[in-house]
Amino acid sequence: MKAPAAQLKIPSLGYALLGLLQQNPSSGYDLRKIFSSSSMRTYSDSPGAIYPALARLQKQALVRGTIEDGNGLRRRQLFHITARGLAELKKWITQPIAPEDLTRGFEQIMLRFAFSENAAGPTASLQLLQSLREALKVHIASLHTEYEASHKLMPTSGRLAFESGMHTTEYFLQWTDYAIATYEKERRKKGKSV
Amino acid sequence: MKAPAAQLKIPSLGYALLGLLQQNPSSGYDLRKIFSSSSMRTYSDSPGAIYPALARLQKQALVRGTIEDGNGLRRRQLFHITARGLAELKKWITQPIAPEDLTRGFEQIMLRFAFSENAAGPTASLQLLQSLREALKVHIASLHTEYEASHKLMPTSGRLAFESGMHTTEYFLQWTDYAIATYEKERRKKGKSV
DNA sequence: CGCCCCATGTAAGACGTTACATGATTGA
DNA sequence: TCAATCATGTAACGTCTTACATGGGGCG
Repeated sequence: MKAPAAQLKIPSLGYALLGLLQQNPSSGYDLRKIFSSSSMRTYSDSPGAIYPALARLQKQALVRGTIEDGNGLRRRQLFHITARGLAELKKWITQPIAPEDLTRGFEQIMLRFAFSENAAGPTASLQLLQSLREALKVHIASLHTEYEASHKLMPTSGRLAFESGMHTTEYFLQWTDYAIATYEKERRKKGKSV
Repeated sequence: MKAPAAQLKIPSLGYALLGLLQQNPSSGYDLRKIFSSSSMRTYSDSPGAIYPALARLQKQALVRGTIEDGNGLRRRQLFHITARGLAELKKWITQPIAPEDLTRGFEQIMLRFAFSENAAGPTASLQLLQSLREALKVHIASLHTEYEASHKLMPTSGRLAFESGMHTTEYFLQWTDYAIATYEKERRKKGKSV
């Protein structure tokens, strides 16, 4: 009987690293370069964030670092994801979308979705989208309620800002439908051949 | 000659507090309630975040707390924004939008905009929108470049996630035009009467 | 030779999270 | 009287930021 292993909590950066390492084994430096490219700028590329984060993941046995041996260059540690790391990553990705997930921006959700196909398969991607769609509907309804209750008290800039958030969320819901359609089309094409 | 007062840096939560206190003097508890409403959930409503943040702002003389005296209830400290606090808030709001401001989500920008009218006047709101529009155009162009370079290498979910970010940003640009039009219409209505 | 890129790390400090603690007042 | 709400705080802990440190390799 294994120890129940006290539900480890991994910060957002940790999942980003796991997701990238699942795609390709990489060094800390490689990962930093990825984070400094514009689409991944939500995460810091500073060594003070990444190296300690990799060390934590290694201590939890979610990744393993191996020193690349001497092809002339300076020592360089390549990190691989472990089976446990992949399992944690999958667990994170396949959780249904909770209401709180929507309140702090969509970046985390999009990261989960972006990794979902490689890490958990297209069926998981589709399920994530469906869960997202339902959560968005509820969230949009509550935004409307709040808007009705308060929009008359706000200055123009406040009202416009609120509207921006509402419309962006509604747009995101539309995107979800498009993404679901894309996946279903793909499934029909490839069929059971996979 | 005053000491140059080493450019104070205020975390995002600090600006959110300043903005709310500029609208109404409030207690820590009041502010917590505001942060627990769905549209301000980006900020934590935990006492461990808010009370220390208020104490920091007070130490910097950006807010001043006064104990409401005994109308029966328990002591309750009402915080007001100071002249210095208002000046810092304005400075934050009226900065032009920098490219980095766009890389980590739009929440901060929207907060600046939401407060802009009350704290710095409609002209500042309009200027902020114009600065935002230009910054968005540049940002969208770089996203397109990145997309062209990499979309063929991504799995479907990665590509869809990227597209979502791109389209959301493009939609945000459209919103900016709408907001600018709204402000210009208002200006024409009220004219120079203000 | 000097400079920039590769590559990894550490140390101090700031900030937020989580959990705990306290106590008054209101209402069932 | 018991629970909920008002109201303010503190302590431990984890993580990120900022800045510094180190050193090899390639190139002009």
